[in-house]
Amino acid sequence: MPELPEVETVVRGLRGDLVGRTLQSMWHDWDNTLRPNPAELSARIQGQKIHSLHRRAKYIVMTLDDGVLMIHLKMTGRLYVAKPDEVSDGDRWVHVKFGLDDGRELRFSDSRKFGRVYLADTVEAVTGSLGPEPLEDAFTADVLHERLKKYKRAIKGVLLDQTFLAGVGNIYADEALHRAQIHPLRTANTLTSEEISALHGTIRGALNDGLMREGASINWYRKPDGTQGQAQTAFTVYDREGKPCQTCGHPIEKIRVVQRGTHFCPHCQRLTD
DNA sequence: CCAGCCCCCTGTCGGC
DNA sequence: TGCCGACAGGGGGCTG
Repeated sequence: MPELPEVETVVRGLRGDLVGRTLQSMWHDWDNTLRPNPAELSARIQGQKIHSLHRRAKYIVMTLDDGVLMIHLKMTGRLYVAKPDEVSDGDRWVHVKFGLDDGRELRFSDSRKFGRVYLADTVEAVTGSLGPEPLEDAFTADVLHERLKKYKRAIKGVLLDQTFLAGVGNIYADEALHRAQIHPLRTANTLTSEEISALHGTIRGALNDGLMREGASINWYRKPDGTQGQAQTAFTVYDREGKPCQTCGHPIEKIRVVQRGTHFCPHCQRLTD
């Protein structure tokens, strides 16, 4: 559920607390959350300073003296800093904690246990090859056009593919397609130049709107300060099955595309190919 | 290369 | 009220 806007909001919220701090210890109660194994990870992070905090795709990336500590929130991950005796909302699902040199701790809460903490030499060692960052200047409509030519699959599935484009997930894919009036089952390489140009704008628009509202708290996502994001209040299709399309009034439908719940307006988003 | 499916997990919700 | 199955979904892995 945390996608680019949610992960970026978490990074922005934690940067002031984490950059310049040193990792002193680690506690965990779920081995599978950690890569590599807990003993090795714990030993290697001790005494390492956090030099920067940023985002690549849906990963939170901390650059250390030697290597990178990366966290993927997957569906239910929350990351926040607290004093050891401080009680927070997500505490009952905390599976990893890092002790900091200012006496506080970085907590990773994750009820579903899908989230992961990685220590690696490079970002690429964890992510493999990733597509472009949609909000960077280098991601132009021409780049999108060129990349789409290779995909003879449903456009919704292509947008979810992180090797195609980094950071878009189920929510913002639905929102971007609705804004561009493109049916989620349209074959990617049959989109017209006009449609691709529109989609380029709406991908960025949907992500930027999400970022401006500090992410979508449909259920699990919280900002590092524990409060909810507000992006869900501006959604036009996601989680709005049966409600009227804000453009034409037709009820929003929900179907499954590449095993994902997919929301769209059958009137505004026609299947023509 | 690609589509389809399973798996990892557990909280939440609808149906009976 | 309680029980149970379905569902939510990012991403890795496997098969056909």
